Amino acid sequence: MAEQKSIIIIDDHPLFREGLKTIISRDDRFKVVGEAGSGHEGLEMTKRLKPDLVVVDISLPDQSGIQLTRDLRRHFSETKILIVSMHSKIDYIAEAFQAGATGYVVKESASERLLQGLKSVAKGDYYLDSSVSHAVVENLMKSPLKAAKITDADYATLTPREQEVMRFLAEGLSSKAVAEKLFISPKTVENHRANIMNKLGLHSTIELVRYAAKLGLIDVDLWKD
Amino acid sequence: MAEQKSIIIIDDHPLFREGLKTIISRDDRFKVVGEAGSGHEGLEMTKRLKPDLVVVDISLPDQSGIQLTRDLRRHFSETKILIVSMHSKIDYIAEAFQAGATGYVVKESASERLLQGLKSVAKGDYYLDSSVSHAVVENLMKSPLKAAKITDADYATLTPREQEVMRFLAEGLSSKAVAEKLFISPKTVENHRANIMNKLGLHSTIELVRYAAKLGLIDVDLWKD
DNA sequence: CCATGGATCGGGAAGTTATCCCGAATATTA
DNA sequence: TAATATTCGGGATAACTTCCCGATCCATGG
Repeated sequence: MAEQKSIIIIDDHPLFREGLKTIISRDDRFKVVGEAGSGHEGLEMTKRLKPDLVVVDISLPDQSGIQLTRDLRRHFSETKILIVSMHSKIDYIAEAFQAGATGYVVKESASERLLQGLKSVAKGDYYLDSSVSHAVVENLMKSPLKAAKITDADYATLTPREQEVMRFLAEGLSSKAVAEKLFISPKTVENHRANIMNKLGLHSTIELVRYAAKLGLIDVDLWKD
Repeated sequence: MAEQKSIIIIDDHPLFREGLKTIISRDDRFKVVGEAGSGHEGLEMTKRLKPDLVVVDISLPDQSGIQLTRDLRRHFSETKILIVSMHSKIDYIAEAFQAGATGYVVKESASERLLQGLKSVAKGDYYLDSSVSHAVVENLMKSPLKAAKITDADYATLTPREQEVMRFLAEGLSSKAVAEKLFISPKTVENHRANIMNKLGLHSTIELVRYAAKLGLIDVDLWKD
């Protein structure tokens, strides 16, 4: 860790850049090797200087810092990116990390935070400063995984009757209940259901409900009241 | 920062505890004031010593570190929790943060990481070390949403275990899947489920899901994407 | 006309899951 | 320590799922 990490600052406010530089220079493990006032300029400079880190303001005159992050990420995957933003809203944060940022610090934070963030990011760790509430992070962590991509193309392959059955099932009716509604045997409904699941690649009732929700077949917002 | 932060280490392997202690003592901003070899012991010690930080191994003999995190969080909301884990799988990480952890470090990481994590966590920042791939974080960040408040009289009558089971069920896991997650028999899960349904007056899986959606236990908006 | 194929309807059998009722082993609390 | 609550799981039966099968109807094209 004797070596200094090179940093480029990309922000359109010179004063703010100056502030960042001052803060960063407090830690001799970092060295600001360049500054840019726009996304384009920043991209050029990154190409030329190949810095270890880039500090990017989320709002730039010519393009968003998010977009710049994506570009940087694509062309210089080794360069770590720390987003500096005035927003602590979840949308921005989520977008930033999706775009490939490794850290996120809000402008209102203490200077300590910035250095902390730089240190973490320099190591390749993810960093998110504390102005972000626990609730937000908790929520971010709530999405499990699995994709199971769903196209309504598949739904279109269902026969009319199958679609009809599916709507009832999606509303939470049991096979028996659907059968009564349609004046057919529960057995038939179950067969329809099996065919539906097969065609759509589903494996449980709840997946069926989610699928239906995605297609707008049912309105899950109604559940909340 | 003149004051030292007090730390308790909760891990069932004395050797590993020793290692942690050595690493932590390298930084004089931290002081290990206690060690525990089990969740229960750790909880007691925390009650007694009120440390600033608790370092928790994710796998403990008597209960999971996740569960311990929840308990600690509930009783000592000021105490920050850093999870140390041998797993870098997304499930564990997400669970840890949901449970209320503020940091997550894998055991294979360099000692630097631990200190880095402690420093961040001590400030209240969230920390997640770099053995976690970018893809994982990107995945975690895929869900923007709002806070969830659980305020329901009936839901409160559920035992902690029942609530835990309910959350999994609401996410669409089968009894068997929940059983595997909790390392108990599917039979037990089914009994829990039956009790839950009874207490809440529900009669089908989908009603349970709707109930959970209403409480904000799950976010159905996620289904739409 | 009638063969073809899709859609709808249902049965049978085997496997899986739910339901209800019970008891045992631990906490927790009085 | 006694009483209570919680967690865990077994057993028996009912219910549901799954897979495979066949019957009917109906539109289409040879």
